Formats: sequence, structure tokens, C-alpha cells
Amino acid sequence: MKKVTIKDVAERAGVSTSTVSRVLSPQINNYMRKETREKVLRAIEELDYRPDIRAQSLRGMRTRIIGLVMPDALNPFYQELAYVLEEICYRERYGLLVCSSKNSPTRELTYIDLLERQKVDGIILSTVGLNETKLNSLTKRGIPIVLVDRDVPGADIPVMFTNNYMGGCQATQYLIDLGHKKIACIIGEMNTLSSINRLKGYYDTLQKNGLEIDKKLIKKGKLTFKDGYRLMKELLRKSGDDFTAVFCVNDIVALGAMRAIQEKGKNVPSDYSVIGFDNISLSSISNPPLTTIAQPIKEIAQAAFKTIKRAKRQGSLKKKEHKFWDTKLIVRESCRK
Amino acid sequence: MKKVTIKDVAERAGVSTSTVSRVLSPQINNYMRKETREKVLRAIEELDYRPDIRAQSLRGMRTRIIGLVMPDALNPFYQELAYVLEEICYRERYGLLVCSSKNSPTRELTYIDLLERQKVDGIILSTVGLNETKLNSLTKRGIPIVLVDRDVPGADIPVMFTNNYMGGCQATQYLIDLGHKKIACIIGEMNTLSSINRLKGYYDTLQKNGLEIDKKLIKKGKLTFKDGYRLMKELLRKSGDDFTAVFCVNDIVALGAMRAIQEKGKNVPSDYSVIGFDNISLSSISNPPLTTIAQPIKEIAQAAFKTIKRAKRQGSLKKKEHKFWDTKLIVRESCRK
DNA sequence: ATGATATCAGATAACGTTTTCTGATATTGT
DNA sequence: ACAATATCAGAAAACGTTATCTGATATCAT
Repeated sequence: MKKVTIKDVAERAGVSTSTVSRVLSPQINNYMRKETREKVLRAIEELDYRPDIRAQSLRGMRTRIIGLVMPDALNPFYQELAYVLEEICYRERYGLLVCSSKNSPTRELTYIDLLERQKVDGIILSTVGLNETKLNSLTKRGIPIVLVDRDVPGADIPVMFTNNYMGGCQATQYLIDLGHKKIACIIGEMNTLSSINRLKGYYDTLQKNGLEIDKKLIKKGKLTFKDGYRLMKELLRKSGDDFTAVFCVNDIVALGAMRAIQEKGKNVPSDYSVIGFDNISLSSISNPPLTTIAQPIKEIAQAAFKTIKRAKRQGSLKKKEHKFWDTKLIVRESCRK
Repeated sequence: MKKVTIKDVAERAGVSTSTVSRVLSPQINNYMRKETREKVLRAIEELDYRPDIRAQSLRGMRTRIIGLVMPDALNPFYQELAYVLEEICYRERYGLLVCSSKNSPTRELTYIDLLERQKVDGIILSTVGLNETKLNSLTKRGIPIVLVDRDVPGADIPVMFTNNYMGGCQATQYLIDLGHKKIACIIGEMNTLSSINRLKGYYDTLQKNGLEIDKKLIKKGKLTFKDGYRLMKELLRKSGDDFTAVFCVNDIVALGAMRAIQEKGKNVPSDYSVIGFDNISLSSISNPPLTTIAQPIKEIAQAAFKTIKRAKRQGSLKKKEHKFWDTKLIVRESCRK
């Protein structure tokens, strides 16, 4: 019923709270008679005492909480990011506070406010609305922030990224290597650098291979199943005979596209090859299983976490820590071989 | 660079910290000259001050964090639970600490330990390993715990549940009403009450309608796509002509089952009707869209959150708050009409 | 035996808040 | 004009920790 504090332990063991505290953090100062330590440990055991992290952190230690702010908690890619991050946090006994901004800059700010007031040890952020000024002012206030997935050029903040350009190239080159000459592309609205870079990879690879770029084969929309389906239907109606493969900006869109193709009575991959991006878990159980470009989520999460821990230890962030991680082609059954 | 505290605000406004605090919590005591309040507000504004929640909570207020402990963060049902819970928390400016126990009792305990040390305002728990004794001792220690999705009979703790039995009945009755006489069932290992109750609904409804129960048509396995696929294949091989519909314990399993049927060259729903459980978002974009039983996730999440807030206010949980929420049939295209 | 040093552990201040207590003004009633 | 009351705001204690400072023993060399 009653919360047990360090005082109770001290009392029971017949020592001062200082001594109990010393037992709890032996790395600092281990001048301690064996006898005393054991007395204290016994009292801790008997009372089932657990130090209050809030109180510890007030006195200068970490809160052991990190915040993850992402644009869309329903997007499988971010779900996976949250998942691997949680695993990393768990191993180090950290808690993960997940916040989805739902693509709303206001909501994003409100969450960051909350995280700041919670004095989290760091924030891993895939921003939808912050500019460099705002970001810089935030880090000045002492919370380590690491950017993932979405870049904000000019911000003095570490960023951990997928090399989206490379992914775009890999996907396109793979299709070309399979013999495709006319390759369509379904891409997001051009409001994120990821989309832009993936598209750029597509462009450059076509050009590098001496293939022409046909604007009619490029469709832009939202990053949803629905839009993938809709845009693919458009493509099939207008330029159906004019291409044999399609590069989709992510797996969800690719699944929508496959559905459109199949509904039209055509086959994937023999009529149209489809390649996605992200390697979400769904893509391995789709029909056919989706060939896709995997993002190095684990590496990114790990690096982001480490950066925050280091920043917390050292009291400041290394500002210019821009890391790009390689993508990887995952071959399954959705492309004609 | 430097953190701004209540002292800084007090100094800048030329008042004491008490006064600043009074401005921050006007509901308690609003004896305050307008002039003074404005001075303080101005200082807060100018310094962009945000109270430290840790410090506030130490002095007796809530931490504004609640913990969600669930068995499997990759299971779409729990993802959805986390999602709606996060939304509820956001509205009230709470943080949600998500923890997946990954079906490991040890991991579950470690997380609960962490949450306790973080002094979260409450824990919403879908337990994999706790018995009533452990649970009761936990609530004695002062953390409000609410059970969702998985029951622990005998624990003196509020529980918020889906009426799984009702769902099993609804699904089965729907299939019977469509004219099916032989209905198979793919269900989880019998280690959770949800599975048991869904199966019981299936049994009772068959019986109520005077249909015989054929043990050969009941398959047990894991709650995965893979197992749904595998078990459906078995069913088709052994008793393929003997049934025309299948009730799956959840949507993922149902999707696996549909895949098996389609791979065999049969059609859903004209050859076999399939019904799932959970109404995960995936089920609306499957092919065909899956008819399923929806769980009242929002209601459960809302009720769990409210219970915790009330417990925190009153200082204790109402022990016996067992709530069951109705399921709802969602008709799509996977059952022959 | 004496002083020097190593070993141990308590008292106390501090972290950033809220709240209780208390005292100082301002307002009101007679 | 004076006491009684209402209004305002500061001082100080408290929340549960850790870290610094300090003092007390125990051990050792001479």
C-alpha cells in the first residue's frame, strides 16, 4: 500500500540513506564493508525496494526514457522502426515513449513539448513540420535530437538516413537487368526528400542505361494502398501496353498496384513486374511475395540510440553527424526473371 | 544551452517561486493580483519556460505517463490498441510508454519493474505470465493496473474485455444463416481465454442450431499467417469436400487460410467462405476483403485510461470492475451470400 | 605509542517543483 | 478611526534521490 523509499531501506538496515545509495551505485565509490553492504542488500531484498527513477534523474542522472516522434503510426515502416527501437531500449532498460504526429506540425510540436517537459534523454524524430531554426533552438535547450528518415537540410543536428537515392538506383537497375525497357514509377507527392531521392535514382539509372524518361509513366500520389491501386489503374488504362514494370515508392503502394494489375486479369510478374521499397513484413506474405528494397532500419535505430546516449554522457551533441546507410535488394517473386 | 527553471522565471518577474507556481496551477488558489500574474506570464513567455514534470510529480502530482504492456507489437491487433491508446493519451497530454513482452513472462516482469520505477500513473496490461498473487502484490504497491484482452481470473484488478464468446457466436451464426452446414474452425493453442471463449461460441452456436460438431474440422495452431496457411492446407487435403466455410480465430490466420484456398485454385467466397476476428486494417484491403468480427478497441482503451485516471485521483482502484464489450459483425466479401 | 594514512559511513545540500504556513498589506463595517 | 476581514505573496518544508564534505574508526609504519 505504502511506497517503499530509500529511507525505509536505510532504517531497516540501520544505516544512513547515503550508504544505501552507495550500495546502489557501486561504480562510483566502493569503500564499503562487506558486512554493511550485505545488511543493505538484505533490507532491499526484504522490502522489495526499487529506486525512483524520477528522483534519481532530478539529481542529475538520466531519465532512461527516449521519445520517438514519427509521422504515422499506421505506416508499417514506422511500426517496424518503433519495434526495433523498443528492442534496443529494452536491452538497456530504457523506456520508449512513442508519439505519432499524424503528419500534423502542431501535433508534432505539442509532443516535443511534452517530451521536453518529461526531460527525456533524447528524441528520435522523423519530422513533418520543423525547420532548421526551430530544431536548432530545441537542441540549444539541452535535449539531444536525432533526425531519422526525413532530413532537414541546414539543421545542426545528427541525422541517420537510408540512402534513398541508392535504393532508387538499385530497384531501377534490377528491373533493367531483367530486360525491362519501359519502367513506370509510382511515387509520393514531392514533399519529402525520400521520395525525391528515390525518384532521382530512378531517373539517373534510366539515363545511365540509355533509356528514355517518359513523364506519362510517372504517377504521383499519397503513400497508401488506395493510391497505389488508383494510380496503377490509371497507368493501365492510359499506357497499359507501353510498360512492363513498375517501381513503387513503398511496399504499401506496390501492394495496391499489384491489386490493380490482378483485378485487370493480368499477372504479376509475367505481365508486369512490380518492385517496392521498405521491405515491410507484409511484403513477404503478399501474393506474389514482393521484391523490394530493404531499408537498414536496425542500423539506423541502433545508431540513433547510441548517438543519444553519447550526447547525454558528454553533455552535448556532435552536431555534424550525417550518416547514410546502404539499402539492400530483396528478391522475391514479383519481378519477371 | 542552460535549462530554464522556475527560479529563473521568478527572478525575472521579481517574485518568489511560490508565486510562479501559483500562476501555473490557477485551479488551486487564485488569490492573485492581475498585475502580478501578468508579470509572471510575461516572464514565462520570454524565457519559454516549461515546468519539469519529474519535479512536479515528485512533489505529489502525476507523471503523465502511462505504460502499455502487450504480448506482441507485431500483431496488428495490438498495434491498433497502441494506436488508439496513444490518441487518447495525446488528447490529455499524457505520454504512452509502449512495451512488448514478446510473450516472455520474464520480459514482462522486467518491463513492469521499469514502469514501476518510472512511477507511471498506470499500466495497461495484456499479460502473458502474471498470476493473481503477483498482480495483487503489484497493485498493493500503488500502481494502478488494468487488464485488457487477457483475463487472469481471481485477480483483484479491473479488467476490460471483448466479449469473445459473443464474437464466436456471431461469426458462427452468420455462417449458418448464410446456409453453411459444415463449418471448420482454425483456432489458437488453447492457452488464452480469448481463444477458448471464441471456440466455445463456435461450439455452442453449432449446437444451438442442431448442427453436429466434427472434431476433424477443428485445427489448432499459432496465431500467424503461416499457421493459418498451413492448417487450411491440411483441412483442404483431409476434409476438403466436407465443409464450405471456416471461422478463423483472427484476421491474420484468416488471411493465411484464404491464401491456401486460392493457391489450391479454389475461390473465396464461392467455394469456401472465410470469416476472421479483430477487424485489423489489413482485412479491408485483402482480396477479397475479409468479413470479420470487430473488437471494440476504442471503447476498451478509453475505459482503461479513464479507470487509471480515476484510480490516480482517488488513490485506489475499484477492484472489481469487470467490463465486457460487445463485438460487431463486419460484413465484407469473404463469405458467400 | 604516535602520527599518518586508508577505510568506512553519516550529515547535508542540491535537483525543480508544490503546498502549507505565515505575515503583510488593502478593504470593509462600524 | 479602529478592528475585523479579505486579499495577496514570500519563506520554508517536502517529495526521493545522489554527491560532496566531513568525521570517525581501523590499519600501518616507525
